[in-house]
Amino acid sequence: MRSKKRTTIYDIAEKLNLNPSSVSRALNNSSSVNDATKKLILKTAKELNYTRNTLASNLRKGHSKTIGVVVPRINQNFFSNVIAGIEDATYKQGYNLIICQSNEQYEKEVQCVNTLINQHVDCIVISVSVETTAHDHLQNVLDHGIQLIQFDRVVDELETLKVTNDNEQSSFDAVSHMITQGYKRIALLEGPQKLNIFRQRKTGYLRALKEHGIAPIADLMIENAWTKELSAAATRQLLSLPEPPDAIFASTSDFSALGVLEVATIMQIKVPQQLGICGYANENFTEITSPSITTIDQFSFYMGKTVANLYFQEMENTDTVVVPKVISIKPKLITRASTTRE
Amino acid sequence: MRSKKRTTIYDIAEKLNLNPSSVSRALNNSSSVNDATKKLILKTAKELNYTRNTLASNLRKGHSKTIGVVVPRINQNFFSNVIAGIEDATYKQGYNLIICQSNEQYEKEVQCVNTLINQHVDCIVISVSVETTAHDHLQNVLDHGIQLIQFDRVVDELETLKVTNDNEQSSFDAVSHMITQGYKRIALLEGPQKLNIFRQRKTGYLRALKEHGIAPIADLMIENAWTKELSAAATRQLLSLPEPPDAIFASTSDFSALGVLEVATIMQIKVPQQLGICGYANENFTEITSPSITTIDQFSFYMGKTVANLYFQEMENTDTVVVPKVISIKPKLITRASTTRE
DNA sequence: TTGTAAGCGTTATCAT
DNA sequence: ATGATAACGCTTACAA
Repeated sequence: MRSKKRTTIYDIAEKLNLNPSSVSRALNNSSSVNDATKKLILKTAKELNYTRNTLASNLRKGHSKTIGVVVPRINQNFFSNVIAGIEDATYKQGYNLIICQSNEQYEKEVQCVNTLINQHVDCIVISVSVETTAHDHLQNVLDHGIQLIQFDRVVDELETLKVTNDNEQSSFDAVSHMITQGYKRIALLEGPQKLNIFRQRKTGYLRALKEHGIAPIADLMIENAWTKELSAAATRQLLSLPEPPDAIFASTSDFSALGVLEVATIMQIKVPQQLGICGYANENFTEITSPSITTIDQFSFYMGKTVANLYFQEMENTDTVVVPKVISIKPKLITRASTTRE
Repeated sequence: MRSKKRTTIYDIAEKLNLNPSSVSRALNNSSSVNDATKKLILKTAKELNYTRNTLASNLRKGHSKTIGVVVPRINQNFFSNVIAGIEDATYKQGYNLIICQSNEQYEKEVQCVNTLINQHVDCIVISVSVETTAHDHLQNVLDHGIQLIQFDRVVDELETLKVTNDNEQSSFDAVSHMITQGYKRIALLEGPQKLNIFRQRKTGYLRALKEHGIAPIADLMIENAWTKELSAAATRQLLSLPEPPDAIFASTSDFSALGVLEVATIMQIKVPQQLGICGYANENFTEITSPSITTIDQFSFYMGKTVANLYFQEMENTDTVVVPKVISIKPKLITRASTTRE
């Protein structure tokens, strides 16, 4: 079964007493081929159940019409939405996607990237793992003349195309909103500060405090609270302080916010009256918790489309000079019950 | 930048005054090559930043070491988990994944499949769209000598490798559980009956009623309630019946169950006392709604791994005879507050 | 408009 | 152990 030989342009040519090149031309809808013969070729191609061998075609043409995508986890809402967005845009252009996941591990990320280089993909789209600090593997992509686009979690030092969220601004907006709602002691759950996105979110938090004349308090900023469990633990710690916070900004994710909410519920602390909660990412469940959780929408699907379109634009750009280009998407604060005091 | 020529085995051969074939052998770790020269070749390969052109290699070898995956939607928990599972298993074997989404449209599904055939993938893994009734495109895969594995939503008539959930049994279990909890008038929200999985779930529902001596009531079975919105509408309809149901089995998804819950909450109907609710798929939010929602776990990640391993097994099977093989995974009922009456 | 032939980068099969 | 050469299937100058 599996070894059945597939029809090639030679088979078609032979059957029609034509030259393979004519068949190729017809199949590529070249203008310089007789309409009658073209029809004939197309007809017999269909009869013989011919499908082009893209491998051969791409080898000859020197590109693969394939984009490689590396994300920490495929089955995370944000990433799968971005991928869906990329797929949506690239599909229309006849491009294929090769998806890899790093599982948040640096080693696997390197491996993924190398595989994609081997595959001679035309472009690699990546959001780095939480472990990633070195970036030789990304430089390597560039060295192979492969287009590199970073998104969301990007390595700042590397001059590549980038699509990011304006994390600082959205973080600033969220905290400002909470201050406006009358919260005075706002705690921050931070993600690993290795990652630029988490640094930015912290910066936004600090800037909001500053602009409202509130002094940051070290005890209220908890490092590495980036999972639901870690956040729950952090929350217990925060709420047992002599002067506990009256709001918590779970800047890492909605899962963290959920951890906060669960602990608050167990401790019978009223949200939003006694404690305000804000998450990040607009996961679908934030709408249906009680109370619903204020969060930040990152427009993930749109982000994916933007990444893809950025690539196509860059392709069309015939200049040999590579212009570093960064697109920043402004996330949107979604205010819900968990921070609405009246 | 982009057009930079990449190092080939010729470049290495030239530099070392060797024959390309020797280089190839060394790079493939062939035993019939001098250890010293092998070392030398590997060293200069690294120096010249060589990476194998998989396109050429695969063309020569006659396969692509690539598996194509077609799903209705990438960004749905169930599917992204399955994909993650497939990726996890195939990655270790040096395989790549090409992901496509049909967006639940038949036309796009056909297009996806054809692209994958063009790509000369070694295997196509598919879960068909809700629109799919014809299956010429799948037959076509077989005709090209490409391995085809269906999962979850499968076309029964087509004899291929399959990995399915035992939908009927899990559905039976869910309804039996509800009956045990004292629910007497259990309504069913059905998915499109074109899809085998939804037919099976209905069958399981009917069998459970029968075994417990309950006669099915036509008014309590609502067709095509397979989104949150449709389910909400269906729920309003059901609850306004002269004799409304005392439980609703949202057999299509947890999103449907959510629709039910929201309407019940609005109508101030107490769950689970006045109305029991059961969903399907164990989406992460089912745990955190109030009340939490009873649902069915499909072991999606494991399902993906199973699909991948099925392929590898089949590969090793050197018999020319193709043995149709179907693996059924037994889902697990997760009972939660929404159906727990005491 | 069609045919000829070279080449994309590998690998497999010879021969040396 | 290494070299020469053909072939995988397609595209594209160039020639006719």
